[in-house]
Amino acid sequence: MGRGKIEIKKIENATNRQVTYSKRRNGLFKKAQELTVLCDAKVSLIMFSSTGKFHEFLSPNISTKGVFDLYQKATGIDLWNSHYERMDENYRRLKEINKKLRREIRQRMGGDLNELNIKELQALEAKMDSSLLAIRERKYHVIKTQTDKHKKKVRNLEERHANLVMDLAKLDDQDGIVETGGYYESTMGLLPTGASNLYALRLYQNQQPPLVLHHGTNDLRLA
Amino acid sequence: MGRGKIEIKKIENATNRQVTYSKRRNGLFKKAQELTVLCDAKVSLIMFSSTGKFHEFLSPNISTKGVFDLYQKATGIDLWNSHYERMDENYRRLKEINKKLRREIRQRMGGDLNELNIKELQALEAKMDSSLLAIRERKYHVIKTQTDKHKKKVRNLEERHANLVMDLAKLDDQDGIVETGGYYESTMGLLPTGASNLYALRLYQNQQPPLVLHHGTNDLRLA
DNA sequence: AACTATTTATAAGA
DNA sequence: TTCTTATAAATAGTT
Repeated sequence: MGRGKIEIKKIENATNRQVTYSKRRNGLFKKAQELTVLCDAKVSLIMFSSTGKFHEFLSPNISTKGVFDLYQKATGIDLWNSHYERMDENYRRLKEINKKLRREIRQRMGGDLNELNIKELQALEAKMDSSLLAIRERKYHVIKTQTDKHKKKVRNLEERHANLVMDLAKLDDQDGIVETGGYYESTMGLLPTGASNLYALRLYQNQQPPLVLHHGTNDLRLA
Repeated sequence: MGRGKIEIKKIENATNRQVTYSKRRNGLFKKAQELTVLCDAKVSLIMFSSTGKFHEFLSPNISTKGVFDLYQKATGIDLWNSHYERMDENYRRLKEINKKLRREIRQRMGGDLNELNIKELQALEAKMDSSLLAIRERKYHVIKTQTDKHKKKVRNLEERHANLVMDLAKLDDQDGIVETGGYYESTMGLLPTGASNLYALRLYQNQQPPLVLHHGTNDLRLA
């Protein structure tokens, strides 16, 4: 159909080939379209030119995925299914395991027990017993560890406390000197007026009064 | 192109439609084939008639899978991936849940406890305690049920035993008569010689001797 | 499935 | 690419 008959073999001239491809592609699409309408058919026409350009025609009453699904049904050819089904297999397996795990938990929680006979119940009870033991042990361990930590902290605080008490005692011993000389001023002068007293008060409140309080001279001041 | 021009719309006459489908399908295939050869193109032509019949043309230099791979590359459309990925999403979710379930079981079994703090440990212990209680209760229930059943069975057997004993007592009472008359023969004659004794022995072995034994006359026979 | 009048597609040229 | 047009090819209606 043209000015001259042509032989059906690859067109060597690339430009010519491209032109023919374009013309015939349109022709093919038109025919496909007409077939779709005239015969109510589903048509998928996908083509790639020699240069890799992509074109497709698809009947409006279907999707490419739909065509593929029908294709698989029609041919029985697999294509992606091995992939897909392996995945599905794994999925089902996982779901099954999940179900069993849930069941086990439920039973360990005391549910669904009617499904078990005496032997299974006894086995479950024994497992639970030993598990409970482990949990208790762990709990005690944790508590003990924390308690030890606290003890250490307390001991540490007591030590620091004792040191402070000693320091204070020294200071109190020096009070006489301070009142007649300049030492007090030189050591405590950096604090605002009355701050030294407040400092001491805060340190000892809620604690056993340090020994120094019973030494006489300062009773009033630290009361 | 034919005896008359036709309008491009669905052919209502089914036979006509089928004929046209057949003719034009061949035309399309021929054109596809020519395009493949002339232009060195890759063509996939898949079609389904209105009656669902499947036909395809595929360039010899490619596979259907190859066409779809190229299609996906060319269009960027995923086709199956949305499906696939939704599945994968579910799969991952399930896997995660599974992991958590396993962890919970492990902890309920007394493992992986270092991950828990005191409060969590105490909560776990409490849960385990109540679960264990439920399991014990269920176990006792099952045992009780079975025990009751056994008791009933035993009572039933005892009853049957008592009846047999009574029957035997009656027989023993008739022994005198039997030895002078035909009654013994008529009731026990169906058993082989000595069988009646063995029968009685087997019935009473491992059990408290029936009262009848102390009635005198038969002591020797049943000793 | 074959025939054939006619329509349609398209090769070559512009 | 698109248009033109002579001609090849496809096919609608018929047998």
